[in-house]
Amino acid sequence: MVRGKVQMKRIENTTNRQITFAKRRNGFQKKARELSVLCDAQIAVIIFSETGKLYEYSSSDMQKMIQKWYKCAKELQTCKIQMEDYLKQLKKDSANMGKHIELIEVYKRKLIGDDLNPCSYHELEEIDNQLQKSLLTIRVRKAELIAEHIELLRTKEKGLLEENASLIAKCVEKPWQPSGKHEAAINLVQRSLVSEVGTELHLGLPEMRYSMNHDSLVRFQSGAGCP
Amino acid sequence: MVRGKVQMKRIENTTNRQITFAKRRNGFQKKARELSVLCDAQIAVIIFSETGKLYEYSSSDMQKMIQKWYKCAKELQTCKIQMEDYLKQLKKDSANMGKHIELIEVYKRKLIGDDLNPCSYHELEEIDNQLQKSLLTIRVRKAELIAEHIELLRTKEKGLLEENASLIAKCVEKPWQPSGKHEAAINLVQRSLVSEVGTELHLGLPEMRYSMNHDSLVRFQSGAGCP
DNA sequence: AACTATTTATAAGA
DNA sequence: TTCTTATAAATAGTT
Repeated sequence: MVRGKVQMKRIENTTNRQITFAKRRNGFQKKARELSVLCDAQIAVIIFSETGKLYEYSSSDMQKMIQKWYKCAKELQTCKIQMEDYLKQLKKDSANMGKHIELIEVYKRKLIGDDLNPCSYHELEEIDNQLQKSLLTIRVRKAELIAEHIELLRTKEKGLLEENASLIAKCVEKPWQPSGKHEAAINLVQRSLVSEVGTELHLGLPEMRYSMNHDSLVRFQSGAGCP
Repeated sequence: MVRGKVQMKRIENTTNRQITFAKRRNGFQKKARELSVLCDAQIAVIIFSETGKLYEYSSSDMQKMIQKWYKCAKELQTCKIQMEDYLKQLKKDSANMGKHIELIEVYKRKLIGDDLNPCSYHELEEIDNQLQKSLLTIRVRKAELIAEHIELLRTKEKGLLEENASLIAKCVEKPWQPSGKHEAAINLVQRSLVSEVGTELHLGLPEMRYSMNHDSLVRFQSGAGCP
């Protein structure tokens, strides 16, 4: 029996509290149903017990109720709109990128010479011109690189010549005989230089012939020490 | 005074319904508060009146309650996860596409002959080879197109020859003199054919020389009627 | 909005 | 647990 008014504060006794929770929860849900039916209203109730268990009631679909609530909560709607805009933007970007890739791919394929059948003669002519132009540019650049490399080799050669001269000068003061070890090292350097030059030249262009002056190398090699 | 039980159905009288709504709504909210306080529970209530007006109560932040509800509603969480996954995927795709575009662009630029400076000699050599290959493919295709066109022109020529022969046959029966109008028409056809062939050939390849047999045209032109 | 006869909800006991 | 019951609380209809 109810003795006096209930104190409007947390029920300390755990069992009582749980019992009351169950009873009032049922009563509450009944009230919700009644309110919904009698007054033609939509009602959603979410209850979490102190232990975190979910109890819910909704006169219609809970998710729809929540969405409707979000629509009414304007500051939150803004967030939602921003999210949607962002998504839309991403999708649009994605589609555009796809188109972009497609275009570039098609052009690339044409440049590579695949998929030429749908091209008109005029188009082929344009690609042909483009390729010729590209080839020209490429070869100019190749020539530049070769020239740079030659310059580098010349610098190296000059350095070696100077070193050679100074060695000769020293040998005049104190004659020197190369040991087997020295000769091997000299051969190694020489071979590496020759092969470097050779590689560059054999990659070169037919119209670009470069004949290197090997005198210094020959001198270095045949000198076999000092005169 | 309450006379008998209330029928658990919509109150038809609008005024009564609205009054009851207001009263029971207050009672309901009071119950919610009590349940929340007495039993240490979290409660959220969303009510939409029949006119769509929102009434809400929440023992704590409504949004947090809703988020908590979403976490508990597993099938909905799945939806959320899918959404997040989708977004992640979109972002990833976007990034990948960006990289893809960048790669293709760089390669395309190289094929076109822009931006060659960062290329090694070896790379230039590869592009050079690619361009040569492309050029070859393009020219093969061009040759094909030209051959097709020539075939077409030959067919046209044949048709004209036959027509010519039949006209001659007719003229033998009944001699015919071309009027100024006819001659103009004939000249027009002839010029157009010659210019068509000329255009194709001047676009053609140096190694592809095609000399057309103009006899029929000449005959058509110089025939000046029937023998 | 206030009243009140009644119903309804429910705390505590069985 | 569930049922019972005394009592508090809610509220329909009225003023």
